[in-house]
Formats: sequence, structure tokens, C-alpha cells
Amino acid sequence: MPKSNKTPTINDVARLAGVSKKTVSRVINRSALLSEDTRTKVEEVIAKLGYVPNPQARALALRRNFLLGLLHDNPNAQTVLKVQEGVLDAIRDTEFALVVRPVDRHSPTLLEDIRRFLELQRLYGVLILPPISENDALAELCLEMGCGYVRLGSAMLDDEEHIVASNDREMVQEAVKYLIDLGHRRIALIEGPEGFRSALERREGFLAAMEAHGLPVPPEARAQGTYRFESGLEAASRLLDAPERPTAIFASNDEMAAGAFHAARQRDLKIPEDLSIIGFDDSPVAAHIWPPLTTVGWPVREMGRAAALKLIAPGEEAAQAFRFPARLVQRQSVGPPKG
Amino acid sequence: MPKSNKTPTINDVARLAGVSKKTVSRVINRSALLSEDTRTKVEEVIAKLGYVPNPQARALALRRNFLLGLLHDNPNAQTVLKVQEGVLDAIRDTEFALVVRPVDRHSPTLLEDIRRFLELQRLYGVLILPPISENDALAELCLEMGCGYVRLGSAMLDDEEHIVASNDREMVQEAVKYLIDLGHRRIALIEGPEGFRSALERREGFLAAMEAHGLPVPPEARAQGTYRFESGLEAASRLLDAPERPTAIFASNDEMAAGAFHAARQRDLKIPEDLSIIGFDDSPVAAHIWPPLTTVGWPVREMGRAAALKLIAPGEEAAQAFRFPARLVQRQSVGPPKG
DNA sequence: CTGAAAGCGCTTACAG
DNA sequence: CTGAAAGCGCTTACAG
Repeated sequence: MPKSNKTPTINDVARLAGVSKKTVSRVINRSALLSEDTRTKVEEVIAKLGYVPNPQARALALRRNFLLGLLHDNPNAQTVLKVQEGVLDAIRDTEFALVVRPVDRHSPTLLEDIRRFLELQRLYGVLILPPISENDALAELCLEMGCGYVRLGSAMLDDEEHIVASNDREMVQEAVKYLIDLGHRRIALIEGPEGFRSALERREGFLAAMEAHGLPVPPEARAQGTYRFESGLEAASRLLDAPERPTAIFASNDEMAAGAFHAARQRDLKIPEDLSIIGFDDSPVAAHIWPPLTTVGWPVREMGRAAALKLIAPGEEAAQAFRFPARLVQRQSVGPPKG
Repeated sequence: MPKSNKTPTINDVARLAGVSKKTVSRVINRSALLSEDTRTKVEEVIAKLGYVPNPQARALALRRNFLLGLLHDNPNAQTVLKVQEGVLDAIRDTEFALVVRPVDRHSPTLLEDIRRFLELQRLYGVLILPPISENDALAELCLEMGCGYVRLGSAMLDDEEHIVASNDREMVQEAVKYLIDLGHRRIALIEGPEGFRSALERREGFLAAMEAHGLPVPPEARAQGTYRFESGLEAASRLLDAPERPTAIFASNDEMAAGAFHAARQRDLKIPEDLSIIGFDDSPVAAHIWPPLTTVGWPVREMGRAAALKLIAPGEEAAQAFRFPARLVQRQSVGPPKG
């Protein structure tokens, strides 16, 4: 009998099953070289005892922890949290746990810090959120450290096994086409910050739609923001004070769209009568501002789940997915132009 | 010489310092029984080698991991993320890492799930966010499992070493007094959901302020919500359609306040001219709706940091703090009543 | 297909 | 104040 007051160990299982520890270890690790009989026998004992391998011991022996890491530079609280939920969906009822690691992408010691972190924690793998997912040096660091990684991004930044991507460019193109189909001609763009791949993808989607319909995009119809609310307010202010006021604005994220709402309000412009606005992200603020914002939503939670599966169960079918289409969420901030 | 291509272990340190492993272990663990000479000598070797104790090995030997857990039932994405940042502030440059564990407080297997989680991961300690921080059975489970815990809450739910609390009741009382001082008399309350301690605290603060000024709170001046946006919209709709319309509303959180904004808008009520609104949380939506919402903000990040310190460095001064005052953030959703 | 021995890198009584 | 031995619960070559 195993000592009854303690959680059972591999030794208890081995003794009761009449095999060696090594054999038990083989069934835990699903080794192929095992007779069906032995496997069944051991599995029965495992079930009877309620044995669960100790992750700390495995970590020490394997020099690898059963921890998934989430590396991010807080693009947006809702996004980070939804990814966390997705990862949890994937690791539920496994021995894996999720470790979070916010970082500062402007820190000069970013890579060193992460290297130390990976070295110390010996993570099984990491998920990297945008915008730091666009940092190729970081991906290489993971490779070098023998740490699995999957990047979340707005485009195919890496091989299929290392990326889970939305189709920002395509969706923005579609969203802008929707405005054009409603009759809008003077459509302005609030871009995201330089150096963000998502900002580039969304801008290119915007420009492609305009070009496809032969619509000009003069410099005064473009303004750059930082993805923050205030920058959206400023950018929209400039756009709306131009001599030829746009009848619609595409803002590269919801926060900036919310800022654009304020700019419109300050000028007594009614949304959508005087000005249509489309955002991107489908964050909670989109539904909570007035009028509710039409926006592009991407399946953040599903992407988090798929990314985690790529790391822990690369064989499974769900882990093969790498493309996750966004979709247009129609609410009430868009209408046909006046007149 | 230690093998130069590997990270140094305790053996390398012991050999170079000319002491036993045990002695090195003593300086790592800051044992008191050590001669100054020995300690200095060992510390020098540690510094020279850049030695860092392997957390996996320590975890196995100590039967305790160097992981802090964050248990939450997503009260609000921003809050969860700010707490995470606070915890990171506390564990930066330590061997600790942060593991997150979203749970479903309505799950019938909640406690069992958490028990298995604690058993498996052998966490050093957990931080528990509201509302599940109000679950006494959960706190007891932690105690029983030998897992440290600290609760975040809106009131003193536990001993000083196990709680980090804001002063919701007091602050709401102050916020309502502010409305009264401006001349409001008919002030309505949108309560949070039953069973939430924060909802109770905020309600009591509201009622105390009204009572202190001899103002009645008829049933039609109170409505209950769920802390979600939609419930705020519904609750405010009822309040605003009452025969004696209130001139001000205190909503027990910002999301419901945002819902109240929509209700006002639907009735062509101008904020703050026709209706003043105060929320609670100072979440991002507060600054992004129009007009910007006056609200009560609490120091979430600081509380997260303090809670983590209580777990990992209970001796330190910063770890002694347990009361964290909220404050009124004045923006533009409040004004004197008309006429 | 299975096992005995050694090892992962620490800490814990127990001596002295 | 310091050390030798055993142990935490697994896995890894190496045999057979």
C-alpha cells in the first residue's frame, strides 16, 4: 500500500503495477515502445490511485517547465485578457499553467530581460502579442533558448507553426468599401503609429479600397495617431477642420474612433448624419459610446486558444489553424452621407 | 573551473568558494547562522559566476513553487490587468513569476478546481480579486493547502496580513455629498448586483450621505443592476421615467454609468445640464464617453503590488499597508441642478 | 519491450 | 557556525 496520507508518486504506481518507474514514466509520456498489456495495467493503477505526475519533478528532470508564457506590451486590456481566456481554454485539464509577463517594448534591455526570464523559468513556450510579436529578434531569441513560441499578429509574420494571424488588410478594405457603397466619397483615415504592422496593414487596406474605386486620398485626408484616445481626438480635429470636410472616417482602432467622436461632438457634428465613423477591434468601448460604433472585430479568444494549442499539442487539428478572419460589426455610427 | 558552457549550479559555487553546498544554500536562503566571512566569500563567488538558483530544483526540494497565482472572475479587464502590472512591479528582479487563473464563480466545482490547481502547481501564494475574494471558503481552502493568500476587496474582509482594501463606502459617501453640496436633492442610485460586497459598500455609502442630509430615498429612486453596461441602461431608463425625475444619479460602477448616459441621450437629456452622473472605478471608458465621466478611482495597481509584497516579503514596510483610499476624479458629467 | 543506476539542482534533518 | 548523506519525484542514456 502507498502511504495513504500523501499524494501518490511514480513509485507507488510502479510498485502496485509491478513494473519499474521507467515503465510508468513511459506511459505518462506516451512512449510508443510499450506493450498494450503493460500500458493498460499501469493506466488502471494510475486511475485507481488518482496519480498525477508532479510537474516540479518533471520540470527539473526535463529542464523544462510546464508553463506557457504570455509576453505583451499591453496593446489593450481587453485584448490581453481575452487572449488569456483563450489560452486557459486550451490548457484546461492539462498540467500546464499560464505565466504572464508584461514588458516595455521601449526598454533598452528588453531582450536581455526576456532572456533572463526564459532562462530562469524554462518555459515550455511563449505567446507573443502585438506589437512586440513583430520583433524578429525576439522570435530568434526564443529559438536560440529552445523555447517554443507563437506570435499573434495582423499578418503572416512567420511560418504557420509560429503564427496566428488576423486579416486586417482585407477587412479594412471591406469596411471602407462598405462606406463607399453607401455613397461616401470623401473618406479620411486615422492611421496607427509608425512601426506597428497592424497600422500598416490597416492603412494599406484603406488605400487599396479607395484606389479600387478611383477615389483620391489627399494628404489632408490622412492623419496619424498613436492608437490612444487623445491622438484620435487630435487627428479627427485636424481632419474635420480641413476645407473639404470628410463625410466619413476610418479610425485604425476603437480608442481613436472614440476620440474622433469627441472631436465631432465639439464641432456639433452629428454621428452618423454629418459624419460616419468606423473603428477597429470591437473593444468594449465600441458598444458603450454613443452612438454605438461600427467596427471590425477579430476573434481574439479563439486566436489565443489556437496559439496555445500550437505550443502544447502541435499535432491536433485545432492547432493547425493560423488564419483567423475578422468581421465587420455593424452598429449605429455609419449612415449614408447627407445630400 | 565550472564547466563554462553551462549555467553555474550550487556545486560550482561551493567548489569555488571552498565550502559545502549546504553553506551556499544557507546564504541563498539568508539563514542567520553564518559567519560574516563565509557569507561574503560565498556572495563574491555567486556574483562572479552570475549564479542564480534554479527555481525548478528549489521547487522540488521545498515542495513549493516560486509562483504567485492570480485568481479572478474577470470583474473588469482593466482592473485585472492593472493588478497584474502591480504584481509585476513587486516581483521584478526576483525569481517569482505570476500565474493567472481565471475562474467561473458560478461553477459548482469552483473550489474543487482550485484545490486541484493549488495541489498541482504548489503555488507560493495567491492573490484573489473581487468578487471571489469575498468567498470565505476559498480563503480557508488556501489556508488548508498551505498556500499563502491575499484578498483584494472593497472592505476589511480579513486580517491585515490577508487583505488589501479600498474604502468604497467612505468615498461614495463623499461623492454623494459633493452632489448634495452642488444643490442636488433628488439623487438616484443604481446599485450593483446582490451578493457583491462592493455593491453593498457603495449602496451603504450612498444611503449614509443621503440620510446625513435628511434627504429621502424613495423606492423609485433606487434601481439594481449587474455591473454591466446594459443593466445600467435599463436601470437608468426606469429611474428617468419616474414622475419625479432625479437631477443626479450615482451609478455603482462606470459601465453602468455609461449605460445611464445612453438612457439620458435617448430621452434628450443633456449631461450635466439636465442630469449629473457619477460612476465608480475610473476605468478607461470613463474618460472616453461624452462628456467625460466624474467617477471614483481606486489605486488598483498599487493594491496589486502591495498584495504581492504581503506574499513574498511580508517583513517589508510596503507589505504592511492594507488600506488604500480611493479618490474622486472630477470630470465633466456633474454640474449644479437646473433652476 | 523493459529495467537498474545515475542524475536534474536544490534542501532537510542530523551531527558535530 | 559548518558538512556528509539522503531525499524531493521525475527522466535519461545504456543495456539487455
